Amino acid sequence: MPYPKRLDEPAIVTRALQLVQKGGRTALSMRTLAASLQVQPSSLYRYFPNRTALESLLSERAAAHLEQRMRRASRGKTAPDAVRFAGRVYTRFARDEPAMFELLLAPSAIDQPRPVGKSLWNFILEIVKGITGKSDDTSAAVALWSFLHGFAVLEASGAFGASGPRHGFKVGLDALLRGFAGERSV
Amino acid sequence: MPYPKRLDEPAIVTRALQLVQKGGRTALSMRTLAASLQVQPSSLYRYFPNRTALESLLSERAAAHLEQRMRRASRGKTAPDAVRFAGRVYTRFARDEPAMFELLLAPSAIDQPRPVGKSLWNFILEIVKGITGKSDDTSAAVALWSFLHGFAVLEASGAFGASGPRHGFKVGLDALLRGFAGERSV
DNA sequence: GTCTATAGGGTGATAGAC
DNA sequence: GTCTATCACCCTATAGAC
Repeated sequence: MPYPKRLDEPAIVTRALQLVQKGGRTALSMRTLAASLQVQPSSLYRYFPNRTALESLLSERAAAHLEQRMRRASRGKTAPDAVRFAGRVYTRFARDEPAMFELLLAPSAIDQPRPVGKSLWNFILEIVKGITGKSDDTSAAVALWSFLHGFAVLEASGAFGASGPRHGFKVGLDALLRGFAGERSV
Repeated sequence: MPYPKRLDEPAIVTRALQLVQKGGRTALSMRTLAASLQVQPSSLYRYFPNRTALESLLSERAAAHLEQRMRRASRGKTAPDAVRFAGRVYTRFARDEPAMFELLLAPSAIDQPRPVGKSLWNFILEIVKGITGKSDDTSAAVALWSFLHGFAVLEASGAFGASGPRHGFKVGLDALLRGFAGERSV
């Protein structure tokens, strides 16, 4: 074998994620990725038909990563606290890993047969169930996810300015929790 | 004059917005813009020092556009309806003009001395005031904007899937409105 | 499985003529 | 104020040798 094997899919994906984390989404190209793996760009095409295919895997990994953190944060908590802690993790993720957060809804992600957020969506349904008692309360899940995602995006992009918006997070989340709980008796 | 004047700043910005609306953000480059104006790329640099400067103006225009629509939709309504109608406009804007909506929080926008959303932010404070009675209720404004923005982004990116999330919008918004109103008595 | 070489496209920006 | 010409990058992807 004149050319020994130097790559495998998981290693490539891992390295790609590192590049994105360090330099943002634009820091990732087949060229930079190959260089970082000390390999020629063309070698990557043995593992992915094109760049888009690679990005889909990145989205999946990012979503899985976030979901795992949320699950950990909410484990063993009361229902409202499970929502609160998971929510904090969601927004902290956007703040601490902005590039990876951006990957979550990357265009390539949503065109997938199975949308990236599927398992994350199920987790949201789970913690919402703890509040409303309903086992498939899509409306409440949509509302909660919307709030979390919007706060995360706006905060991460600096739209709230220097003024600390933290209290707005609590205000909104509490209002939603009360609203969801109230539904039960309606 | 061998070369008569063929450009001015507003016309360039307008055309740039049209390109973005038609083909998304990536459809805009100094080259495509110049071609669309039947001019050489280098001519544009008489009006903008670089591409980023142009994009800042685009963000401003997009924000102004959206704000104007929201103001129109909420005029003459009761306080809760003002929020509801303005909210619908926000999410409809994201759905109907995704590229322009993306411009709102474009990276170049937030690094500006005066953040793009400033006047839009003030409008949100206005309609929130109608609910809470407080004249500078930043917490409620943050919560409301987060919810609207998150719903808009997630819906526009297809994260909710085929299932109609419309009812989730009402559920969340009503919960927030009740929460804000309830604060008054606390 | 990785390599070299290359096709074929894109981009922002500047100097200097007219 | 617009032009031509050009610099100096960037990128995805493929063919075929080893």
